[in-house]
Amino acid sequence: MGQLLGEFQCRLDEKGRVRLPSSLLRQLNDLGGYNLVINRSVDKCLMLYPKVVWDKIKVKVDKLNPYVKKNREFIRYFYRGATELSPDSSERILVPKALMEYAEIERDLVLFAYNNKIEVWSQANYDAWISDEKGDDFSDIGEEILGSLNDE
Amino acid sequence: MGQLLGEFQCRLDEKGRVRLPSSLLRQLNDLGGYNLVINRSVDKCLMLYPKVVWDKIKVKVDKLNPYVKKNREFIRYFYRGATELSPDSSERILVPKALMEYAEIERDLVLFAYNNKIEVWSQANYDAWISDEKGDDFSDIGEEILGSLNDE
DNA sequence: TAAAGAAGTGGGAAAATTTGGGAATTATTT
DNA sequence: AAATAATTCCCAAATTTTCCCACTTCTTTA
Repeated sequence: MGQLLGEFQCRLDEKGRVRLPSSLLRQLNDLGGYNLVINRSVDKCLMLYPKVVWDKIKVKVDKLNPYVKKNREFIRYFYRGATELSPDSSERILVPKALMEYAEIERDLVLFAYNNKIEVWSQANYDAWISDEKGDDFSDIGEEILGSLNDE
Repeated sequence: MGQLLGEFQCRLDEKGRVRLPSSLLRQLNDLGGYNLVINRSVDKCLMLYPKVVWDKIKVKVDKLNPYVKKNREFIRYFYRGATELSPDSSERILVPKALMEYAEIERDLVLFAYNNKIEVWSQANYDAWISDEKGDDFSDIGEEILGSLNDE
């Protein structure tokens, strides 16, 4: 049951802070609090996890044997950049510079929440992604997943 | 419970010292103190252990029967370069030169903390590693670990 | 459509963190 | 034993982060 949902346009202020939209704050609160963990994700976006969600995933990753090369690489890949965050007294978070650079965020950004996690995109990259019409390519997956919905 | 988390950009000062970021210090403190052990790890990075964590691992390694060749090799592998460290009165540590050379650290470095340990990388090697998009290779491990999350 | 409340923005100022280096101390070399 | 190098202690300046308050904008309601 995915608790987080929404797409939010935000902007860094002078000091590099992002205010979390109040709708998101309410959802986070329901999920267990404002504590967050952020890391690098794929496709040049960042992933923001409610601490509760992060901890669940982390437990599994930590079980992997790091002396196996492939596991080790996965572990690092998963953890890369991972940093704990919590909003300041005005519900703003300060994302580490290195991560901002990775995501190519300068001023405008998008918070894209679904299924217990929040993707963080630069507005530009997000727009490019959205406007890129790749709809047709999903016919097979779409069929498989959603096709069955019509049966019920 | 893995208590350490975070990615920190650091730089050696004139005297070759690294200041431990205060966030990390707080975490170390919670874990049992500022005493550390560092050794050579794989992939040209160093591994920094809180003393408490090191001691636990050490116990296990020391139990290995050294008359088995493979064990013996692992033991050496594990101990190579191991040195005890503790920060000076300004919370800075001085990493042995030989280890710095091994990790190819000249000035800029990254502390990458996860699961109770801290990897120490040269900024250059770390960046190279980060930017290397190897996402697809993990579909199998990722599936196993992250796929199941959606069930709950 | 005015008023009230909620949401979001901006920035001054205090607090905390980080950086840099002088000087004292200890260790090493010759 | 003197000279040199390495390590450590300590303080001060510079930077970053955080706290706090005020202002603007947006939304809702009467």
